[in-house]
Amino acid sequence: MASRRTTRISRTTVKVSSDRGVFMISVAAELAEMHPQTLRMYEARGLIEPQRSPKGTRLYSQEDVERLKRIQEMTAELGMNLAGVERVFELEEQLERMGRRMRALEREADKLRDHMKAELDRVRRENRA
Amino acid sequence: MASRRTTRISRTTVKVSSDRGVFMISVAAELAEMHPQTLRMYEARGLIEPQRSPKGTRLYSQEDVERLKRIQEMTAELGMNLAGVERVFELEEQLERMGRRMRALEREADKLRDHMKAELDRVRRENRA
DNA sequence: TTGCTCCTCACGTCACGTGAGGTGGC
DNA sequence: TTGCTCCTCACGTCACGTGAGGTGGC
Repeated sequence: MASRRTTRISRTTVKVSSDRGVFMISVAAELAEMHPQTLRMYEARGLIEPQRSPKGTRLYSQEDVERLKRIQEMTAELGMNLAGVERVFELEEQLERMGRRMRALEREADKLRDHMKAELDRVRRENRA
Repeated sequence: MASRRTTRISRTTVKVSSDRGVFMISVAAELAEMHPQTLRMYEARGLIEPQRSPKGTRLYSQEDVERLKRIQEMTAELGMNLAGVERVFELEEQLERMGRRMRALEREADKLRDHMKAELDRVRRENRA
């Protein structure tokens, strides 16, 4: 079972992807443990947007597969529906942005601290001279 | 219609609440535009926890009603299911906490800036003396 | 007594996942 | 030809909301 599956994955992956990590729908579905039709449905709902080959075949990146796995987690394990998944993605992006702003703010504070320390030292040296 | 409804609300509210903003289930349901049974269901799922009177009657605070309205928004307007609502509440709390930390950090940075400025001024004054 | 409360059980609806069926190009 | 791709349509299942039915205390 497992060996056959591995064989199919590698064969199909090699066949489709000139770049690494580009999968056609059957492979992406297998990696995310989903039905290919489910992936098409998610795309129709705007939850995922795989690239398309010139012929119109969907091409899923590694990132796409990760996203699929996250959806799988939310639907299968948490029992969420797709409207919820959509909203959670939005909130997670907001958290992401806020986290970045926070780290930037911390860096800024450090810089300020250093700058002020240097300035103080400079003035104190003038003091002694 | 509207007048009858208002009458019922005020009558029942007065009847039940010695404190302001404590509603029994029929009133809370009306305010949130939900079926009373739906409110009981939400409680069973852990989405809301109204107080209880000594006799076991549910007592909804103004905050509870706000929460109900938020649930109503997510389910009726966005089409989310309850698992999604639960998850969204978690993420919103996370955002809340992060926002608070951020504001604290900004205050801290301001304080640091002020402190350093004062210190610099002090050293500069020593410089002149 | 009326109208609320509490509870449990059951049914209708709707979203979602999956499969079938028919097409077309490596 | 085989096995994939694309698509649409349809069905089964399950969560949710709502109502019924029976209880008890202002």
